Amino acid sequence: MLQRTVQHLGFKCLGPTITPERILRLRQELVENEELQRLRGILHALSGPLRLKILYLLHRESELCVCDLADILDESVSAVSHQLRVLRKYNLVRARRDAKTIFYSLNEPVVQRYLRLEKEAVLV
Amino acid sequence: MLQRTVQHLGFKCLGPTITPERILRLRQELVENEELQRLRGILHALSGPLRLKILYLLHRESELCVCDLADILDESVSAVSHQLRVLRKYNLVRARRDAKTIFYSLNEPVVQRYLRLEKEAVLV
DNA sequence: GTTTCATTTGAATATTTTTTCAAATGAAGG
DNA sequence: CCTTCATTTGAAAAAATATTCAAATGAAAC
Repeated sequence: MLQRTVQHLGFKCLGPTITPERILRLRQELVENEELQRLRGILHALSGPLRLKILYLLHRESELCVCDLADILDESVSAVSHQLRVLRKYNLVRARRDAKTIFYSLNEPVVQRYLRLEKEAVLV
Repeated sequence: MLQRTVQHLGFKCLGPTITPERILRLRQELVENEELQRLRGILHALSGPLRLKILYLLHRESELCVCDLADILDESVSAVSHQLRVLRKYNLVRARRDAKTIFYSLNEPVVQRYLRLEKEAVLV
């Protein structure tokens, strides 16, 4: 019964630790903070299993074409291409055309900004 | 027909840019580098839309209980709890019990190590 | 002990993301 | 131009992840 009153008031539990005003304020911050949304996109792009491997390989090789990546990763060219598109969307890689082949490389400044972990031997 | 030969040899395209030896070497690096796997897990934990919001809120409030988080995020308590479990798994948050309530807070060192973006006003 | 209530858990469902497959594009060489 | 072939694209299938719902746990108050 108390439970029902509480739910009617819109709270998930009897005694919220913070004030309703604070709740509203934080909700608003969440909506307004578009940088958070962008960060979530980049983190997501970085965290895809295939994508992180691609970044690692480009870190090691400096330039690789799509089919080389597919060979190394033992994935279809199409799957790699789809993932490269995501990486491109967030400016994490660059593309350069040489005849029929397209070479991809890291967009170092961007990657380093969001993945400054080289010192900890992750991308080494 | 050439295509077929190439595929028989196990390559995705006619002229791999790098040598087969290099391909094998890179494949091996990928397998051996378990730090990469761990990083992928943490990035994934950070990038979940609910989870990143939770981290943001804990950054702003320093301590919040599960139902406060659910209230602010307008999600079920259960959904929040499930996501907190992921954050706990990677040591991104800490839990403290006070009577019936469990308060969560950021594990600052870990979060900062992987999300050193405060300076760029993301978590501010 | 029994009840209360915040939280957790597990399994089922819903949703999102990846991967595959077939077809399209587009630059280069003939 | 016509062919070749690396790459991209779009839609369908497969896989992973998130969310819900109902039930369980567990600490504290009674």
